[in-house]
Amino acid sequence: MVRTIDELAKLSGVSRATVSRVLNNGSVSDATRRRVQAVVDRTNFRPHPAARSLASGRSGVVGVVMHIDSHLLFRDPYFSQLLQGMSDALADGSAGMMLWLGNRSKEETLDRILGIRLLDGVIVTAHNLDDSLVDGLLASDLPTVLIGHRSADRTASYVDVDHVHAADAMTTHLLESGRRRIGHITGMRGTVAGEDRLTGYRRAMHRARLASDDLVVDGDFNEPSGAAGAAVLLDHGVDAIFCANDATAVGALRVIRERGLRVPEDVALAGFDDLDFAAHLDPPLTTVRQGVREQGAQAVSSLFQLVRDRDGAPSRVILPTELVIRQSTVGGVPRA
Amino acid sequence: MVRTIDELAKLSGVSRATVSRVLNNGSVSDATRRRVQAVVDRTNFRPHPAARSLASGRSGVVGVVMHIDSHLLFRDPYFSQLLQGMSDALADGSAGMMLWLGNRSKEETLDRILGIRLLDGVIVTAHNLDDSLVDGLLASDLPTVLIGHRSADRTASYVDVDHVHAADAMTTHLLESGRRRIGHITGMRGTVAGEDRLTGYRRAMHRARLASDDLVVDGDFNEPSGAAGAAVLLDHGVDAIFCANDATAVGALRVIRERGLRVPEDVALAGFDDLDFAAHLDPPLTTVRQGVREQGAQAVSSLFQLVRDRDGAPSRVILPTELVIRQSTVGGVPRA
DNA sequence: TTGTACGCGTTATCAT
DNA sequence: ATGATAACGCGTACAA
Repeated sequence: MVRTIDELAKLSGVSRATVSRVLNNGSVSDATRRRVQAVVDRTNFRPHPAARSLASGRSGVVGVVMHIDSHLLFRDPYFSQLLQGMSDALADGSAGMMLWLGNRSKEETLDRILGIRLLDGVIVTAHNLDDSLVDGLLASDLPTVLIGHRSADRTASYVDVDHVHAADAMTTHLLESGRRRIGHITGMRGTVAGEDRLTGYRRAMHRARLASDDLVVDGDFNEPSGAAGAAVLLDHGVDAIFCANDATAVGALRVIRERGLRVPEDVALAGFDDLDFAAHLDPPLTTVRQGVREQGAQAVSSLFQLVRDRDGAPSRVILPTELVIRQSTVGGVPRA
Repeated sequence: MVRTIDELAKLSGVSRATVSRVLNNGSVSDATRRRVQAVVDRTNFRPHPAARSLASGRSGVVGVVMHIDSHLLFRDPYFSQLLQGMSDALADGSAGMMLWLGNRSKEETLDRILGIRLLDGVIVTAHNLDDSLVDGLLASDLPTVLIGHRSADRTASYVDVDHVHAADAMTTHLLESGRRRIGHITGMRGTVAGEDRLTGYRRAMHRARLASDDLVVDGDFNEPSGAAGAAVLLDHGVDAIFCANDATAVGALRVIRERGLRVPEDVALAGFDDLDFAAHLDPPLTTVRQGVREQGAQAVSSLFQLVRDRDGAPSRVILPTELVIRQSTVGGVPRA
């Protein structure tokens, strides 16, 4: 078994420097490149990552930080899909992924991540308006890409969607469908998504000169909060409920059903995310598609670029959203 | 900023070998140890992992391989909890975690994992009776711990539960509750859990001298298969349904409800896993608790031990399961 | 107990 | 285009 670049060099009849060049796309004559490459393939040689990392300063490993409470994490498929999107894109770039979940304090997590001087860069979920872990990573010299962002960020690279715009569009869709008393069950307050979607909803209602004060109830992105919120809103006599995400909508749907009301005839229902299950609800759920996997993939490619050009301009990517109108808000052929 | 062991040595007035000993619990006099440690703490010095790895051969990073189809992965909270259990335990041991999901072929994944000569060891989910990725890892010289196992394994270290025994116990519980026509919706065929739970069910039925031929329908561990399976079984006039896992039970519960039947009065319902939501179903679900997080944690500590003593005996851990009897199978006070 | 010196496998610099 | 050689930062025989 050929284990070092020196053995390989001997086998190919060149110096180890040349082998290194072949391995790293340095300038080598075509003839020798082919000869060396043949030996590399034949012996299935892989350079040792630690040695490579030590000498070059980069490792081909990126960190992914999802510091989310374990009760929230993975309860909402949003995070799973994000993880899969990143995992896919990283594999495509033949990079490895180190993962940190929220099982230690933010300080300790930050400490460890910065301690692993092995990382080429880091992708971190930044869903809260304020987050010391995110601040710490941005303050470090580790290339960092946020998923989500804080409006105060002026220098950070991030990937996000325009929650305000999307929520406005959804609310407008409900208005145009003839709904007037449109309730909103918010996401967790203090999160970008929660606050921005509320803002978009309010903006559309305000533009239509409709009051919304008694039509907003706080949720937390989870199903139970959807059920609780819907109960309150139904008592207030709403004819539509716009939930801050799909999981919340599932809870709302259950309560609407339990009260013997029909969707969409009596109450229109809308979500946000377009997770896999949304299309398979009964009735299929109108929602906002935000391409969660794509966000993960985009974060990865932004990070790759940032690693390649550390002094380049920060990349701020706003991915498009799409209104996905299904039967939970419109017409709805009555079932036989 | 102190970045190398040499600078630290100079600062402490000792050689770098002594600093290294302090860092790695070598034999040093108490006095110098204290003096050096003080400087280490004060400067918040961390040895460079790549250099350390290059010199010592170990890295403090373990691989976690969950090569599951993306449509299955994370749809069932089982995998999330497993991941969290491992993540927790690894953080406790101040080890890092590299994650591989199933986004490439098994061959390619195996190739990459073995290529990263950085790993101290791997934990791999081995839910299928046959799995070339698992075989490849076991055949390599990388310390490997399986979660789940194949009965043919004689030398591998693994963590698992006794599915046969647990399923037998659950079926017996249903029998003792007076049920006779007990249906079973299997897990995915070809998986250890699917096959073994079926075996346990059959064993109990056979012991009670009850036929079960027309009472078994194949599922795949997911909710839709629970709905489909329940529809078939109800047509066969069952008075109890034992589902291969909790997710399946949710689907079954929905269909039972839709038919206007009551749980447990008309049909008793049982699951397997005791995932978080099981206790909050209506009615609360009788199930088998298998401590998924604990399995993850145990796998980590088994791996740590294996890394420490590579030639030690393989550790095979069968974690206990617990029958959790809730109202979906017994009595059930009629609600007001 | 402590220090010296070498090795780990690679990349990068400087000649040629 | 290629080769010698010096880093990269740490662990560890071996010597003292």
